[in-house]
Amino acid sequence: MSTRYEPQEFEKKWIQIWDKEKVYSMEPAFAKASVGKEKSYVLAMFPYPSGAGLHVGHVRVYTGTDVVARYFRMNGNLVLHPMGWDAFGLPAENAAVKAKKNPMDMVPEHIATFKKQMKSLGFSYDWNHEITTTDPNYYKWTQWLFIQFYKMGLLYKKNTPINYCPTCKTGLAEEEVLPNGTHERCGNKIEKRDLPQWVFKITKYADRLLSDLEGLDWPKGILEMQRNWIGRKEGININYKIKGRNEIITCFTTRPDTNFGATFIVIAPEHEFVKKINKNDVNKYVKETASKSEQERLNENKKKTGVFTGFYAINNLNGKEIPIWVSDFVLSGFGTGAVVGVPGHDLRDFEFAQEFGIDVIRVVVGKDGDKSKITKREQVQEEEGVMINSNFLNGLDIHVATKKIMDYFEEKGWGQRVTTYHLRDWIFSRQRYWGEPIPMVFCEKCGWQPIPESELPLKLPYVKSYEPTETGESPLSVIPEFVNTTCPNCGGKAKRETDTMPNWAGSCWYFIRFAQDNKDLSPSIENWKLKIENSGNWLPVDWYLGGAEHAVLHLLYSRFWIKALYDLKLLNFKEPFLRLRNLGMVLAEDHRKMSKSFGNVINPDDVIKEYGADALRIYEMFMAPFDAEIAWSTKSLQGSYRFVKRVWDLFQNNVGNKNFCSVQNEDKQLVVKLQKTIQKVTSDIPGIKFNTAIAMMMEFLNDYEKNPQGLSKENSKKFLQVLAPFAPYMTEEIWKNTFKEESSIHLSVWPTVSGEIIEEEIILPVQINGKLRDAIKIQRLNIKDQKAIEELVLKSEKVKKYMTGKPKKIIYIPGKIINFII
RNA sequence: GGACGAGUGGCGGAACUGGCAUACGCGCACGGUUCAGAACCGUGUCUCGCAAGAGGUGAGGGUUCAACUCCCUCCUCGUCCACCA
Repeated sequence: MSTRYEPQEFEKKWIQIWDKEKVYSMEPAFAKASVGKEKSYVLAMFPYPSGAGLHVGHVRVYTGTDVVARYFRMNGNLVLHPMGWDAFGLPAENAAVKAKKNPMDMVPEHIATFKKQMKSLGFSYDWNHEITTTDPNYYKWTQWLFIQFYKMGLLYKKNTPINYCPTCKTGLAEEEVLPNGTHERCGNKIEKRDLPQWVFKITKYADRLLSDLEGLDWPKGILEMQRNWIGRKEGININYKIKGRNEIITCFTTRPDTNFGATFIVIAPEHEFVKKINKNDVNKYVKETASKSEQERLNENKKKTGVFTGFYAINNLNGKEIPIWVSDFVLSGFGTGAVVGVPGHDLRDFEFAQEFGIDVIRVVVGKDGDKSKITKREQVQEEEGVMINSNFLNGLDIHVATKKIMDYFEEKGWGQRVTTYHLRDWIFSRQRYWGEPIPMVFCEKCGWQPIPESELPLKLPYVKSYEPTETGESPLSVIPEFVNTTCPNCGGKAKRETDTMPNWAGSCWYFIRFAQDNKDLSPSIENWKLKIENSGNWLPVDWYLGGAEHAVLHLLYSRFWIKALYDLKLLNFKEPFLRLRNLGMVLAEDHRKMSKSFGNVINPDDVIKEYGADALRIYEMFMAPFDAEIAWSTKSLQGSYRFVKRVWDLFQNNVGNKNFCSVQNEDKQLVVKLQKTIQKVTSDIPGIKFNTAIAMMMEFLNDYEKNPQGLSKENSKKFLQVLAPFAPYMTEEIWKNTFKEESSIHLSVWPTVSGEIIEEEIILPVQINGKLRDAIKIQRLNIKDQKAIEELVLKSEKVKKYMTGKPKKIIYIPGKIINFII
């Protein structure tokens, strides 16, 4: 008797049964019913539910996360594995504008599609804990958090030049602007605009955001990107007197050790002092650079331009007068907008000095020992070295000299140590409709006031027209019923803030909401604390899986909120995500991005229809290491389908024919292979090495197929169990229907290998003079007995052939290798 | 320019802590099954060589009994940052 593998028939059935029997329910844990168990909060970055439906890239990250969740569940941990929707933001709104629908109507449709697709993939979510960021019951808390942050002084409103996307008609944060000056969402050019904005003081947390990276188990690359982005630099602000004026210019530098080699100062065209000069050629230069865009400046081959101000500064160290220039290579937004030029030891300074015939003085001698005058680019010495031509610094290593001269500057009152950051404060307003309304009111008399907690949620009104305006004002500003209100403080007339929050707001804390119980409470400190207490210690997140594109966006913002909440004593941990693992992108078969316009999109629904969800899951886990980028391959998918089908056939035939042997009669080799497979899968899943786990299971299957009667029923079931996280449907079908098990395989106890693997014989490679000559079977029990092994090995004909003399030395690594040196 | 990562068959990739390089899968070839095809099954598949054997993990050098793995020099690709003082 054998049944054909038709996954489409049983997959649907199990979705319903798992639902009905609450196999993946987290309720027992929330009720604190299972005390003393270890918890695992296993989370994937939740999706923005686009109209396109689930992408095979989604399938990859959610399957990987599901495998980890199922693994820990079977290992007896309490597992929190939730799913929700990040539905506010530009993409949803832009799509709605295009479809001429209200996003409030459209988003639920998209969510329904996503959810249906996710269910068909067999993810073990507890759907009772589903959340949507656009749900007023969710965003009332996002708004409440905004108010808490406002009250602690982390938010301020400021009229400031910001990055503005004319296409999306909204202001943006620094993090949302790509290096080429375009918007990360729509890809169009960004411009600068002065707009009043709510700004988050994330810079206040720069040091902690940097130092707390230390303890995180995250990919190195992401840690590095966050460090770069925060960009902490220690240096000194040095004050230079301007000759003939009662004024100073302050320059920031990280290399004060080279200050005896300073021969000029350059200030940015936007520098304050420039405005006071009023010289024709200076004005002309400033005007010219102002008319150029940032991009144009960079494109001019980095050739240095500039103009002499006519003024000189005095270098306190040696009383020398050095000219002050204006140049656009100095940026007004970095440091003090003024730079002291040391052309011998900074390439840009050298280029500038060359261009305008300024002196070059060498003050450091590097490893090459070159002490000559610096006249060529290649000689510019930016690396380690020893000081010369620098009075009391002579002979010192540059690092020692740096410290010494900083002390000296500070002592004399000529300078002050400072720390600068690349990180900027976070622009938090968006002039768009589809976001959480900012819960603030402006009163002429009382200024900005948060709305009372009792008025939360401040609902986003359902309106016909919500398109962004040309004026830089939010669409909400034209709705009088929304705008006009009373001041919570004095009761007088007041106006609401009409900007909305950016899409990052909801995702900053969604993982906390997942870990809270489902009781709908009104926002207050007491209720927040109650919800945390009732959540059963799930937090923080143990396993977080998602794409690297969020390295300096979501992952940074979220860390910031959690630290602020810690300071407010609303949370008792400082870092939200203990372990982070990245996933690689899934490209189309043609190695391009999947896109409707290329016509190369793979729809998971079609794949499931043809091959079943298990085969798709196995394929996406097997195709490459989880964090590697990979191109889709339907051929390779068929290989995984074959594997699933072969497992099915083997079990159908064996169980059908009652072909299992007794434990005593098992094939020893096959049992060893099974044990090794269990060990491999057990260590590979938490190691996020799904591809090698599956390869090992395939190896086992190859052996098992050759000897289907060689394994007992008990041991055969163990194989099904380690396969279960990857192929939940098929394993459940065999487990329950063929083996007649009562409860789900997904609630069964993960198999273990007791004691040492009973491997009786192992193959020992034999080398002579480091060259492989033979491989000899030895008894595992004997591996420590070197004499006996040597005797055995020397009996081999092949070995004898190469044993042309007496061995000088024998290297034996027990069980690994034996090497004779002649 | 800087930081990080990576280079292994026709392809995706494996190799624990330095110990049989190319596991597993795809593809390909030959054979079986079939009226035929699909599907499936079997055998083979790094290079040179009939073979014994020799060579081989981007290039070159080094350490070691032993190097994909460690060290040095260089090349290529990817990602992020960047006139950052």
